[in-house]
Amino acid sequence: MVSSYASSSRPEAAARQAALFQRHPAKVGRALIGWTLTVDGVGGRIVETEAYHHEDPASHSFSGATPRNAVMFGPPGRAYVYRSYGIHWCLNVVCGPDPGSAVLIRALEPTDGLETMRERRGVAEPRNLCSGPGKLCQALAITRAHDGLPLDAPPFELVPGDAAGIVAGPRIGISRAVDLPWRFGEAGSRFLSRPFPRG
DNA sequence: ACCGAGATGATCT
DNA sequence: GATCATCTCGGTG
Repeated sequence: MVSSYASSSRPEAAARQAALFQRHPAKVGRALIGWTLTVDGVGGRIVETEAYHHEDPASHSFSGATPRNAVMFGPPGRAYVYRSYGIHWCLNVVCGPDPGSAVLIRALEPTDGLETMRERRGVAEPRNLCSGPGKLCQALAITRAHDGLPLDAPPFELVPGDAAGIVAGPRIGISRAVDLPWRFGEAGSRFLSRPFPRG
């Protein structure tokens, strides 16, 4: 079969991502801070994530596979998108090797397509465009249509990057396993959904 | 700054 | 009928 890669860097990036996602979601969530995520060229640097594991009572996968969370039990590196509170969408990256693990993308530092994001969100300040899982899905126009799509192929693009420092703390908006420190963020970022405790 | 409430629909008991 | 991996707005200090 003839290769049709337009860029020699794409196979390298795909291989690096495949290796990254084959780990415990807490490691993946930490490692993803500083990477850049875009959809059709609109997006920014990942500055906040949360990990969910199939043995974690707060995870959608805790009680087994259902139609909603089916993608969580499939191959790593795909998008798991679900509706939150009947209004918003939330984006996860499926992890392996254990089935039923994922990392919730909670906030981006907007870098690409600012004007498009402003129109979609109806707000102007960069700080308010992607500072939450529902906000960033609105800004990037992520919906159920993206559920199950691989993140290393269009319309998604995931580019490796680094963070100056990483902070961790308890996850937000859950009622079970509230003490697990599986929320990760870039230290000092002004684009978080909320500050981290004591730091 | 902090707090409460409403929006709105899929999922689960 | 209750529970959400949320956001926005309006009230109060």
